Amino acid sequence: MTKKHDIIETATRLFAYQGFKGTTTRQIIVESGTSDPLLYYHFKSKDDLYIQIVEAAFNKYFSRLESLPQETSAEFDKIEGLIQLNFELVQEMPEEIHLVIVTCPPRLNDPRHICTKNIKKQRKFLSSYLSDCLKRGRSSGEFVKVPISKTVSLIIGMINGMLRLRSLGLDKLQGMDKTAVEFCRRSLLRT
Amino acid sequence: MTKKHDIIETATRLFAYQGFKGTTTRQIIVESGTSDPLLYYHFKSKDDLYIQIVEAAFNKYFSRLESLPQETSAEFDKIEGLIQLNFELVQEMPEEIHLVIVTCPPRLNDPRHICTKNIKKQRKFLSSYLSDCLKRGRSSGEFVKVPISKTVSLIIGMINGMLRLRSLGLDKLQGMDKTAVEFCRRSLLRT
Amino acid sequence: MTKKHDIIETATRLFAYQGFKGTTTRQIIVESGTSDPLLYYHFKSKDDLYIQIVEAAFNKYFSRLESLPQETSAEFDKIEGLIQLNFELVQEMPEEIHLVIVTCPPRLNDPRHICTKNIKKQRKFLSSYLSDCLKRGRSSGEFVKVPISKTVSLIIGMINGMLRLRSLGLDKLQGMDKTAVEFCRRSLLRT
Amino acid sequence: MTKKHDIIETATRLFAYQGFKGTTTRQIIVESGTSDPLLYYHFKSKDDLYIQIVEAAFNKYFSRLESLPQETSAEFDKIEGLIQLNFELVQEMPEEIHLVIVTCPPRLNDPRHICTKNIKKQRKFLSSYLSDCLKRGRSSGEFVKVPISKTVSLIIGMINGMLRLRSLGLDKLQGMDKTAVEFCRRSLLRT
DNA sequence: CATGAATGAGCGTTCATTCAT
DNA sequence: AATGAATGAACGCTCATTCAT
Repeated sequence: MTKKHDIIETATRLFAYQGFKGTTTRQIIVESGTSDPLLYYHFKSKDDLYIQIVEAAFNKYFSRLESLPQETSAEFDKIEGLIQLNFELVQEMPEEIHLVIVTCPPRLNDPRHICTKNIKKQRKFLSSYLSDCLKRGRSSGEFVKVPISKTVSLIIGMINGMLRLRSLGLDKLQGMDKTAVEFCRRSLLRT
Repeated sequence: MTKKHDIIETATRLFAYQGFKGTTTRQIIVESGTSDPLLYYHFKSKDDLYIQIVEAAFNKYFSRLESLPQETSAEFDKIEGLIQLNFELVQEMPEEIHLVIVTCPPRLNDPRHICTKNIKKQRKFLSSYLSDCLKRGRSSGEFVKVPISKTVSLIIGMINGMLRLRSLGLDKLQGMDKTAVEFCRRSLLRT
Repeated sequence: MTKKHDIIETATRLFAYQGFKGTTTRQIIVESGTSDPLLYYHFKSKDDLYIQIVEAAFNKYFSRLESLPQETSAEFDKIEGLIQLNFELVQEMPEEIHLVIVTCPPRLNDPRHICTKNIKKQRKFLSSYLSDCLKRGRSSGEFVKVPISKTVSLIIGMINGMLRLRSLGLDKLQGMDKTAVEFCRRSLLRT
Repeated sequence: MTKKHDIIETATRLFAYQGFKGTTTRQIIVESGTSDPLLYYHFKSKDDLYIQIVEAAFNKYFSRLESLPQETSAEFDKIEGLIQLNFELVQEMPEEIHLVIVTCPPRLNDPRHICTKNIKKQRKFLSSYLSDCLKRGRSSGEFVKVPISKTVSLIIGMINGMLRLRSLGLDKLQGMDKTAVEFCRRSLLRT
């Protein structure tokens, strides 16, 4: 059981920084201190190992997303919460996020791949969450008049982009979450 | 000469959608209708082929960046121009951009790799361009008071994220460039 | 374990009669009834396989050389023993000797190659053994006055040449060892 | 014509020091400053190039052998002449001799290969030359009673071995020809 | 003679994976 | 749960060789 965990841990790290094809089972085995047959005792295949890791990562991510508030005094609190949550997650599970960023893109052509499914699920969740938030805020007069779906897409893109830069080590500034929140606040809130 | 071009074209597409390690030389050869030795006649190695493609893609990208205006009536025009240029580029060279998004991340650990060098070069250019723009706009009173470097990082992240979503086919909405421009305008311009 | 031995045996034979470059790993694999990955499971590379074979051959040879007598009633007995030992060895380990004769020469340019090291070691051993023997025999009056180092070189060359012809199948006469011994005896012994 | 010569010269050197299989046409072409098609304009194949070189080398060797005296005042003069001739040849055509030593052995299994044919021809010549010489010298009382064919084989082996050591750079002593001559003289001549 | 472009076949090697123990 | 030995298929790459110009 402990060895299985070692394999997962090692594989996560290697997949994240070298990609799926760029990581050999040999490397996983050596660096996790196990043996070939043991890997295949615990996992059906290299692909199976990868899938289990990705699924676990997304589940962890989704369970946090689901803890986002559905009712808030001000609608913008939701946006603020969403931005902050994502910045927290990059720090909490950096390897898992790196893994998704690096290894999912080449798989998005296959609509039945776990990566595709989960990324669509994520997008769907964020879309409906933000969409609902913007609609309410707009009709209550809290927000300025913005095109809903496009603004949703923009916010998702913005979060996505900032997370990516952080994860890849291309942006190491502190307090970027606050900056992002203020940037959005100025753009969205009625004055 | 035409065959060399065939190889480059095929390799660009395959690298972009399957990753570097996920693409075999055999596949490039078959799909480009050439032969193994010919690939190695024109390119020193699979890596060399990849590098030449990446370098060409970045050069194309940089030559467009350098055409951005240095002097504008309003500072925000620069931001607008930058956003629009990037959206144009995703349409002009979708495979090259996909290639960079998919294949560069696992290489960023190596500071001497072309991917790393070019991405740093890109970041440097955008940073100084936006930094300069924000400083001027802020002191002229065109922009609200924002923290320069963090806002720069945010705008880069935003552009980056939106381009990524478009390139991966996760965002197909029309007019996103305008939405992004307006979003920034509201957030940055003094009213 | 038995398969590893099969590989070594087959490789020895093939290297000996076709040379190193003239033997492909495929050939070794097919003729030894194994598989590609198994060869690389037991040996790091084709070169490693070759090196292990050469080293084993030389060790076998040296262990026999070391059993040569250091003290004899007549000094010429040593020369006789040396000649006979070498003729015995061509019969005992014909493939190993063939291997050395065929595959070592192109490697002698590299002073750090095992072939070079072992051949120098062999030469050093024979030189000191014969040199010592000739000196003693000359001063005791058993031998005629001959130039030591040149005569040593000549005897080594003679043994070397006869072994080579035997090994290459260019000389199949029986009793050549005796003939060589008598030839040397007449030339060296005082009458 | 000059380029053809360049190719031959380069190929001789490379074949001699790296073996036939160890030398690529590419290497010959680059080091001789020519081009692929030119090599195949002048020679039918890599094998053809090799064969022409070997044949030329043997012809050069044989033409010298044939200049050996058939009638001498003392029979031993022939042996002395033969030994000296061979030592001269190692200095005159070191690369050609190296070539034969290094590249012929793996081909001796094929009885129709030029190497085999020429080496047999060489052996036949030396055998009959020495055999005749020993017979005459023995019956004239110049030589002691030695077994003819075995002694012939021994002398050939001795010459062969000394030449090989010189050619491979394992023996660099000056005056070895004289030493060999004296060694044989003491062994063969009646006192 | 000279050159750039092209190839079928095969090279040494490694991949993910499985077997018997 | 763990290991040493084994494998089919494919990897990136290079071989000697040929073509049209």
